[in-house]
Amino acid sequence: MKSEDIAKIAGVSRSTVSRVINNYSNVPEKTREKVMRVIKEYNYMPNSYARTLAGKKNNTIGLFFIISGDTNTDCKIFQNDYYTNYLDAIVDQANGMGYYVLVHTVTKNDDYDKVNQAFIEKRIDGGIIIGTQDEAVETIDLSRINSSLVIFDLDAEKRKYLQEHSKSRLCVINTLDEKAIKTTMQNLYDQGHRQIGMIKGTDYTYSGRMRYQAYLEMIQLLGLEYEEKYVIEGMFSPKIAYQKVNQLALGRTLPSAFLAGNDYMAIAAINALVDNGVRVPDDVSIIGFDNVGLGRQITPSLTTFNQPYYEIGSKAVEILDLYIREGEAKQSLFEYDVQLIKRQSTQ
Amino acid sequence: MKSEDIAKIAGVSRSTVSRVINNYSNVPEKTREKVMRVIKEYNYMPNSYARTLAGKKNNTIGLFFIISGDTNTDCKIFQNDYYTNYLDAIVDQANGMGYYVLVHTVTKNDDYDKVNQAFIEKRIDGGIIIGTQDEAVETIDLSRINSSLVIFDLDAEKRKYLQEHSKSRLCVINTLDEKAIKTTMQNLYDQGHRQIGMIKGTDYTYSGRMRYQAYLEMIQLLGLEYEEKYVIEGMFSPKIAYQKVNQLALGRTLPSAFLAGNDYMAIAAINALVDNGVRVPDDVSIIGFDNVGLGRQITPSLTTFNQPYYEIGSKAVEILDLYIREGEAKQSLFEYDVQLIKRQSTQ
DNA sequence: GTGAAAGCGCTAACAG
DNA sequence: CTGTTAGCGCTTTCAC
Repeated sequence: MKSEDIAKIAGVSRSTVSRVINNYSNVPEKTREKVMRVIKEYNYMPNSYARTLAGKKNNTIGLFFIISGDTNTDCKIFQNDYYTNYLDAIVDQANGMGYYVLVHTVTKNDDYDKVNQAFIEKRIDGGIIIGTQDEAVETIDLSRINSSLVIFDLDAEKRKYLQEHSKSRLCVINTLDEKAIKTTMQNLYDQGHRQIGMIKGTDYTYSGRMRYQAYLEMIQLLGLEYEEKYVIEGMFSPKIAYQKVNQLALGRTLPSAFLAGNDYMAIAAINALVDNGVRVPDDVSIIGFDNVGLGRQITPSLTTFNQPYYEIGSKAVEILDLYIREGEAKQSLFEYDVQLIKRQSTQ
Repeated sequence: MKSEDIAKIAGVSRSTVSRVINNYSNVPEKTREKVMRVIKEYNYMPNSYARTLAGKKNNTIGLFFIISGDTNTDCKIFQNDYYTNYLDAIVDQANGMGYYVLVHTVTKNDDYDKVNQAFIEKRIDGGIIIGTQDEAVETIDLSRINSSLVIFDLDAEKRKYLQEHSKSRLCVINTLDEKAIKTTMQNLYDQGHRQIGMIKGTDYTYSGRMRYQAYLEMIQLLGLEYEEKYVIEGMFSPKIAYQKVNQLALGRTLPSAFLAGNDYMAIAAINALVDNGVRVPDDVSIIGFDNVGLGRQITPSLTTFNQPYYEIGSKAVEILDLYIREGEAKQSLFEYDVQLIKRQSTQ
């Protein structure tokens, strides 16, 4: 069933059918009704590929989750609440606005090709990139893409570079982790903590770097000693975090508090400590990042920073929609506060 | 950049470029190389819409999660491990086989239109439907769709109806819950349990009905008394399950074991019991369904049935791929055993 | 082996 | 208001 068939049956031309489908004003109510009746009767829907080829938007956005370079080997991206919180928000918002969502995961370097391809083949009107690794910007060669883009977690330097060198409408959404970490460390200090350690993420993401930087700066600002043994390279991996914290705990030299680069490492740290008879929070306080569901369920429950997931996800889609429809980048950077959720793992 | 440009630069015709792109054999190595060089240099990729319109597959499958009719109001579909386990498996497998995945959620009746549309507009080569509610079969009017379909959790009657009335290649994948429940109830009986209750899901899904049916049959087979007060309408909702189990626990008349229609209800039941000073498993044993991650983390950890998520998800994509490429349905029904994971919530 | 030409189903500019 | 016509970028006969 194609528009020509509908046209024939309704006794009009293809153009008129097209006009009805696209809700053009210059078609009289009577004709519109006549055509609509036939469309309804035959359950006709225009072929999306023909429409797009003829110049329409395709109402599809790409949602790319990058986890390449990470140590997560088992491809279980969506067991991670950080990703699924955004997935929920974005799919919900996008579907609500009439967009289809192409979900793609990048777990190894070759996968970047497919992301690139999705844009160049014009499969999508625009894309959202989550879990941005530094390599992504270059490997996908985002500067070459001419589309609409929302990127989560990108530093100012790369953002400016892209905004200057790319033909794309580009928006970056970041969270203000630095501010949150500094305030929180000040609080820890005020409550008597003098040895604050950090379980780091990787340096391949902006937030990974930024969280560590904020930590370093605050250590200095508070006049505390930087203790290398209390800075643990957790690589955003719970397994690695467990091992290293376990090792440290065996030696019985522990800081009075740990900041972790994300919740899953923080939870692993709690487990490692408890397994060694260290009490949390009595001996060591733990603070995570991202507010994953599990943190609420464990004992002691995890103090952490919550991101406004739904708000950010919705905003991303709204911005993308604006870019797609208007073809113009109104604003290029959004920053959101994260909020400390105080639970049992700190004192 | 389009194929004509490439052709011009390489000094050949569009047809030849097309032949190179599609790996046709009747083009000499020299020409192929020449064209490929230009393609590489300009990073050309054929417009997917033009290709599809000209008769090629579009290498996109639809993945539809249905949750409509459920009591989950907050649209957080992907906080449910049942869905994300399949999402992980399917996206991973599909991406690995070169497919893009259109993820769509159905949370209210209107959303079905979009599912329908995705097929009729030919946006996808085929689709997988997860969380199948009975209404879906009729509302989407799957019998009218001419595509390739894999449907999870569909009863024999609807399957046969669709296979007879639809032009689609259709495959149904189910789990053999009945068998698992019966074996497990026999075990409970052997261990002395005489009052076994059930926290039901809804009757709108095949597995919801089947799990309850298996329970009923086994009650009879074991010569136990059917006790209405021990059959709780949990509707797959943790909140409702909590409320109702809580109410029952207040009355202090409890069965010695509860089977639950899924893990989240089982966990809610444990919480309700514990909150009332009932010991799990000493006073009441609890068995869940689906093996969600949280069940392993809580205390007492949850005894449950595990589905072979990755295996099923991969199979779904493989079948779909076969249908799409071969255009022929080789097999129409797959059934998988679920496996009891014995943990602390039973004795 | 390769190019010319038709056609996939739709939109849009142009007449009328 | 509405039909005719010319593309959109690709694949695929069909000649040569």
